[in-house]
Amino acid sequence: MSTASSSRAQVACSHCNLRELCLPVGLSAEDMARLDDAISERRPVLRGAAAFSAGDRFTALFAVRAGFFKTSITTAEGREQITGFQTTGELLGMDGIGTGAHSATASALEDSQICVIPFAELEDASRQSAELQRRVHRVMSREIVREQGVMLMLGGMRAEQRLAAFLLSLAKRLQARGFAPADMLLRMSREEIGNYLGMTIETVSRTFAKLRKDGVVAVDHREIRILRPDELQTLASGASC
Amino acid sequence: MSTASSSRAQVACSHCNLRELCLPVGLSAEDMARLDDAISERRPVLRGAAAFSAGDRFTALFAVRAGFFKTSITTAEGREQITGFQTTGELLGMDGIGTGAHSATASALEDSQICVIPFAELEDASRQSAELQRRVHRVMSREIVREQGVMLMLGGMRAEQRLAAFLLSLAKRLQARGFAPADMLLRMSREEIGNYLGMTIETVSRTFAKLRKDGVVAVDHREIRILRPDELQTLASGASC
DNA sequence: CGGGACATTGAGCGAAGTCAAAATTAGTGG
DNA sequence: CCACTAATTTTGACTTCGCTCAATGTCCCG
Repeated sequence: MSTASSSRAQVACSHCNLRELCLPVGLSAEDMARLDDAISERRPVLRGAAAFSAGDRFTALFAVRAGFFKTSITTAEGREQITGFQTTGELLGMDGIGTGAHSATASALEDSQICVIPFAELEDASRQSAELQRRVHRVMSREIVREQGVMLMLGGMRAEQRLAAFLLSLAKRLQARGFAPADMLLRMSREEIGNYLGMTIETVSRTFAKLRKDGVVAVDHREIRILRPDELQTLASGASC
Repeated sequence: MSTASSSRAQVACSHCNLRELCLPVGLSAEDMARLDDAISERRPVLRGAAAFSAGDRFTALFAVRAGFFKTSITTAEGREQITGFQTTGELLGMDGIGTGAHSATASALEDSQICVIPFAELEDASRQSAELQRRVHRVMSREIVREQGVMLMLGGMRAEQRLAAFLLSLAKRLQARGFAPADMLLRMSREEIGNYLGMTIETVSRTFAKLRKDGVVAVDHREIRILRPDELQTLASGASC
């Protein structure tokens, strides 16, 4: 089937310009071929749509090929808690492996594109290759560590600290993707920032205002420019002392 | 070496009374043998001692064979954030896989015993067995989901909600281990509870007092009896409405 | 029996939440 | 392109939950 094979070729990790950022980082040619075999599809996700929703049966992981996502869980009472934001090269859906159904929802904050990685095939491939297996384990472990960082933030930081840490974390990830780390366009609303950081939208707004007044960042709606990165770092570390 | 082989026999998962609770749940005899080969050692950890510390090179996962642990991370400024409590049958150390070094510290809250699972051998074994491989993935995914639950708690719950949710979570885990879910002996101090839940020791104490006054739980130091589980559940869900 | 760790309780304060209104922006259709 | 509506954000005033500081109480263990 030439259609299928051309579809495969279209999405091959081995030719993807994200291969230095995504799952295949540093994989051998042979292992890369295995991964190419596992990955079946590239899929657009329009702004507001979900790559997967809580309760969906888990069948695949998703790599963000382009765009920006939020992942969130919802309580029985309907409260949403955003658990993370994901961008280019990052993996979504690991919450579903344990139970076979997703516990979280991943929604696109802008028109995005994802690569579908059927998990059964990824498991098969990673039984063939110790390197690929290790890579899968690493990605999952890093997610565990990332979430621990969020717990650290939610557990003990003040509003200003949280926002500072959040901006720095975003900047760092942008930088890793080759963007200027000082300039960024926030993809999420104030409400989403507040939800993620465990504070109200009003407090987010006021805290941005304070950072602006102090000359640490320039804020123009969703455009943020970090003017004094070291100062922001100090704030994030807990500069009350 | 008969010593070594008897040491192996001592710790064999296939004969462990925790096999229904721990990693080997439902493994075939063959896969169980693979796991037995991977697991090398049982090790005591005295109260206050660490199974591993932040910065330690990662070489193995640990299964709690008996006892109670806390895992915590520490900021550059020295603030500790407890990220979880682990008891019988639960796995420790997955934070280290991603970077090859532990980011967290796991300390025993009482004299405990852990099984050492060298990770390289576990990876080897799980390349042999799809079932074992799946089990490893599940355990890691469940840890991701567990942490998301903590984020939910820290992100939006009030003090009373947090404590109620915490007690219910403990009770549920005790129940899964065959204990009466209403009666429990807390292994951690008020300070550790407060740290985990993102509140001060005073607030923990006051919140316990309130729950006691309302007749929801009986509190005698570290002995807790849940008197009205459904009421506690309501509190945990956000009974402000 | 005394010292130290841990826990409880009280009083006052402050950071952030709530409620409310205004301002700004984005989106839509004529 | 512009007018109009809806959504988002900002700002202000007030309240409150939980933190801080401080004192007291209790248990454990030498």
